[in-house]
This record gives sequence, structure tokens and C-alpha cells, in this order.
Amino acid sequence: MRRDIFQAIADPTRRAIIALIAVQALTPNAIAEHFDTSRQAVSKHLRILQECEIVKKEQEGREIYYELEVEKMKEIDQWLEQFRKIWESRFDQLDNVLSTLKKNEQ
Amino acid sequence: MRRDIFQAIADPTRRAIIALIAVQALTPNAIAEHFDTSRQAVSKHLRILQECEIVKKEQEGREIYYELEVEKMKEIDQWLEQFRKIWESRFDQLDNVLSTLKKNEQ
DNA sequence: TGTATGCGCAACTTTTTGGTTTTGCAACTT
DNA sequence: AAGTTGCAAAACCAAAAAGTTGCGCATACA
Repeated sequence: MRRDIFQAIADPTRRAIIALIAVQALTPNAIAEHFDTSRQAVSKHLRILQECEIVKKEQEGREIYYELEVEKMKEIDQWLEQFRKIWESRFDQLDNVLSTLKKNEQ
Repeated sequence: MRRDIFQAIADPTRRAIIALIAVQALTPNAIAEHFDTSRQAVSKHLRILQECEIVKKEQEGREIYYELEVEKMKEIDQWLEQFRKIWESRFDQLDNVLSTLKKNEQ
């Protein structure tokens, strides 16, 4: 049972849930209403999201609001960092090629 | 069979493969040597990565080099954009709180 | 206190994965 | 031409994921 953020965002329904509660905290029922799935299915996704610590619950009477831990999303950003360097350096290389071409024109 | 980039990066072995070939294109055998898996297993992952268009093959004699399509990684970056806005605005809000506190000190 | 609501949890089913083994083809090597 | 190497594809398997159904426990409300 691998439970990391990449596993969490692999499922399209989960990505939709994340995007939904990013705006405001919602209850499982409220979330389920936005999709074509049952409350239980949403609940299961929420449990996974909690295990990954992307989502946090907040009991309010008999209702439970689920809130996004936006900070956690930065982990994906950090992983992307290594590739960002590559695509920027490729851009630089292209830049170099262009300036070399320009130099030769002169 | 959902075959998108998020599905592609969900598996830790696939993430490792991506990071590996990001540096330089490699053959399935060369990739497999870096892990504790068989060439066939790597081949299967490569097929998935190809279907997601994160990876591109390049035949060279009887060897096939797999190369990363760095550009494709930007799709993740784009998806993150919506959350980046949120975490930046939260930071701004904190900033506002701080400056309000500062103002009251004066 | 009885009933409705909002949930989580556990059991079960179906589909999807990740992996292995086998087979076979193409391309180098001798 | 025969053997070796590099690979994909298919068949198969165990494990996990995604969803459903059913149940039980709080909280709210009449």
C-alpha cells in the first residue's frame, strides 16, 4: 500500500476533489453532489487523501468538513524542480544556438 | 484504461525511470540495470510512459533508446498552477496580517 | 425518546496493476 | 549460416485499487 502524494493525484476523481476543496472546505455529501459517485466512494477517496496528509478533517457538530492542505501540494512542485532545471537549460541551449547564429551573421 | 501523465508518475519505479532518462536517453537494459527489476518489467513501464507521451523511442541499430519528453512534464506544472495561486494568496494574507500588526504597533 | 441525518468502517466484487515467463523477431557477430 | 543480443508482445498470476452494499454510531431535531 503505497500512500504518497503521487498516488493520491493519480486518480481523476481525487484530483477533482482536491480542486474542489481547494476553494473551500466541504463535507463528504457536498463533495459527492459534485460528482457522479456515491458518498461512500468519496469517503474512501477522502480517507486516502487524509493518509497522504493532503486533506485535513474538521468536525463541526455532526458534519465533517474536509480542507485542503495546500502546502502539501508543494511536494509535487519540489519534485518537478529537477525537470524544470532541464527544460530551462534546454531553453538556454537553444538560446546559445540562436546567439551563435546571430554572431555568425555579423 | 486511463493513461495520463498523473497515472504515469504514480508509480515510484516510473518516477525513477523518468529521472534517469531525463539526464540522458537509455536502452531498456541500461535502465533495468539501475533497478531491482527485470528488463521486461521496465519495458512495460516504458510502454505506459510512451502511451502518455512522456517518453519517446529512438531506434539505433538493434538498440532502442528511450528519451524523456521534458516538455510533457510541464503539464503537471500547469495543473499545479491553480494551487500555486492559492498558496501565494494565503501568503499574501499572512503578509497583510503582519503588516496590520506592525501598523498597530506604531 | 423516537426518528432522521451525516459519517465512518468493514465486507465483498470487479477491474486494474505490476510483475514473470514464454515466444518470436530483428539486427549484429563470428 | 548459426549463434548471440536487444527488444516487444502475449499469456498468465497475485496483489491492490475503486466502487458498492450494509451496518453502526454519533448528532440534531421533533
